[in-house]
Amino acid sequence: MIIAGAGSGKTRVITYRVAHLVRSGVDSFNILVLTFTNKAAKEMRERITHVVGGEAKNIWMGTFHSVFAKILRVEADKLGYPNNFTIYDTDDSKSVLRAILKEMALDEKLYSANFVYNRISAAKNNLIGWQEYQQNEQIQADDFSSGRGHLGKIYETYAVRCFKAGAMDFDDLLFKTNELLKRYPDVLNKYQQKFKYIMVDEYQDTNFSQYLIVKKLAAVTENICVVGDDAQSIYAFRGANIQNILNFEKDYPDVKVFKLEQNYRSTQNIVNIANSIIANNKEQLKKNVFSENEQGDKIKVMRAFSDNEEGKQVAEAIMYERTSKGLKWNDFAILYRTNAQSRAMEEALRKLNTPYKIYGGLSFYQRKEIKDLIAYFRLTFNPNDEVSMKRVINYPRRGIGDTTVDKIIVSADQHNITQWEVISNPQMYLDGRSSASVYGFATMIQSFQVITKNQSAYDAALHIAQHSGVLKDLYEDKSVEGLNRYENIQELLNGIKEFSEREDIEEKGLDIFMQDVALLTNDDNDKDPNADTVSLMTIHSSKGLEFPNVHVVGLEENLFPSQMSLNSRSDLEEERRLFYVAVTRAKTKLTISYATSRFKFGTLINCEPSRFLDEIDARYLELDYSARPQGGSSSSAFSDERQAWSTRGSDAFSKPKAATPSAPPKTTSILAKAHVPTPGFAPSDTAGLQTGMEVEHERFGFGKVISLEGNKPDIKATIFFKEIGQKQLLLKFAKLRIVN
DNA sequence: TTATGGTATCTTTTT
DNA sequence: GATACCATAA
Repeated sequence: MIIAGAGSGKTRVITYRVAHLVRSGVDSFNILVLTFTNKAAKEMRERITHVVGGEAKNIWMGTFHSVFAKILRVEADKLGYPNNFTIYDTDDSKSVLRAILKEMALDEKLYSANFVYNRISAAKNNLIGWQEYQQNEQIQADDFSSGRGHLGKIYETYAVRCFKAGAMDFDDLLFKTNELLKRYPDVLNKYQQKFKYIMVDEYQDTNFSQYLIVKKLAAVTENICVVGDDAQSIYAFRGANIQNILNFEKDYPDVKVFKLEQNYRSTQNIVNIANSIIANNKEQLKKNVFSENEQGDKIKVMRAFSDNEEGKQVAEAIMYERTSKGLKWNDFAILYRTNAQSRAMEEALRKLNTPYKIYGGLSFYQRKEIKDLIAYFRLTFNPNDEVSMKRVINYPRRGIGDTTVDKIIVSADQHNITQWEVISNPQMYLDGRSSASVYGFATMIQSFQVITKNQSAYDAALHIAQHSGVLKDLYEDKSVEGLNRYENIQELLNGIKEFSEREDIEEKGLDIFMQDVALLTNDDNDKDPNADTVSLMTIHSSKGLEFPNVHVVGLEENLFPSQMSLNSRSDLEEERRLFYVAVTRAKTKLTISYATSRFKFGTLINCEPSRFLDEIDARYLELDYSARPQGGSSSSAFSDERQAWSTRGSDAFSKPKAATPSAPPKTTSILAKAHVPTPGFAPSDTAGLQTGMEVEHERFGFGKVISLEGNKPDIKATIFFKEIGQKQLLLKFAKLRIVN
């Protein structure tokens, strides 16, 4: 076990251990390397390939989920699943749950799909099946006392539904692997013999389910090497348990523990600031992380008056740094707590023509149009897949509405047959009118099943895209979004084409392509991985990476730390570890920023600087408030607040919100109160609008038209509003009243 | 059955 | 700001 501080070379340890094993004659087929994220897996594979060459191909290397999905595909029949079982992603799971909750007619307040999903997920990650869930007195008592006595039943229904649909959710991939290894000792033995050398990266992030799989697999040879850093444990919300590191010493009495404390990545200032942050956590293993690199620049703190302004400052800073120091865009990263924050950053970067790339966020495979087409694929191989069936049975429109779908479900339940049996024999179970259209749908899917048997993945995919009507439906949508969707479908098809033309694999059917799709993320769809771009990502996905120049943005209360984490010390400490991860990504220069107001839920709210800022040892900081909004009059408007928070005591936990001076600069005011429209406000016909006219906008108030540009339906007006300033509006959307 | 417009609810973070 | 869900009309 290697307990290693940030930047001390954990990945390098694994890489070289693998290389060493291969060189000392260990069969590379006997090596298993497990990581948590696709990105980490990819990075690891590249590095190992770099060192050991072609042999790397034989090593089993991937995320927990992908590796065990692969094994489950082989052994599925033992658990009663088809080999081509569908993998439900979070959205799929929640839509199953929503359907169940609706059928059970439960109180939506108590049983939200989100809450139920998390509850079931937590149970599975602790290897509590629905039977145990229902029998466990403690759990039942908890559920009843919170008025959620039906959870056990919901869990059961959900599990049975997924099983019938031939589908596993993300947690099942681990849960069912455990079941497999427990019930079939011969299978366990097989994989124990295969995986004689096991390595796990980011061990602190394992949950109980993952922990037990690893423990079982390693039980015979006990040749296992894990690396981890308790200070970087940021997945407790997913069930990760720091105990697994502590248990390790008990499970393997012969264990050797190594500590790596020297940080080779960052400057002394950065390491010191990181240490000063993590020191605020009560629960931690003691480590003394140090750096012998140069001291480096102080850490810069920037402040903006809005999220957009923050984006602008960051974009300009990057632009400046790059030119003055001759860096590449690649050298920069912007890290944020939530995906939603990427928007303001993106806009600012675009304005300066800065190339950037967003990692994570809404994955390509989560887009509606992609999911639609993939649902056809899934249904073709697994017609029992309920989620996919509901998704496409009436898309594109073919006259099978909710009523008919409900009838199918009821009928299947009554006759105790699968929904697909009803769909493929509609004349037996449905009335005449709906049965005709359902019959058409069934024959179509069946024809797809034939096609996929004889044709390459690409030909089959193209056929389905065309004959399902998906391609046509999108083609006919001439809106900007429609065009975009059409292009995305093309992109998916191109991806499948590439897959069809690969020479390193034997089987190239669409079914093989489909096996991993649910586990793919954006990175796997990366066209040009070496492009010179600024990287944007959440802090979670930045773990394990490093950049010369890092911006951590949005250091505000209720955002970072997240509002959800303020209830318990342990949640808050996880946020702090997250901050620790963020700052330790930086090699030479670190900049932290926050805004005093920001859009949230579509409305503007005031923000208080994060408590984490107080915790940083001020010796390493350089406060820079020089970047101010244009028109901001004096610097004194800002220094008050800066003083207010930088001299604030450590009693931040109890400090009431009101204590922060709410300090909005009034003149350039996006903070201005919403305009109250004149009584009887009604938008005029703006067809005859001319430059110079006075208008009133429902929210922006009175203003004067400065210019008009563009053609007929897309005319854009630039209007100067008295209260708000200049704005550009599209006339077809804007509700304007012409005053004179 | 489909189209449309209103409203409620939402946001951590990843597989 | 976006989207899922609902009520209503066609």
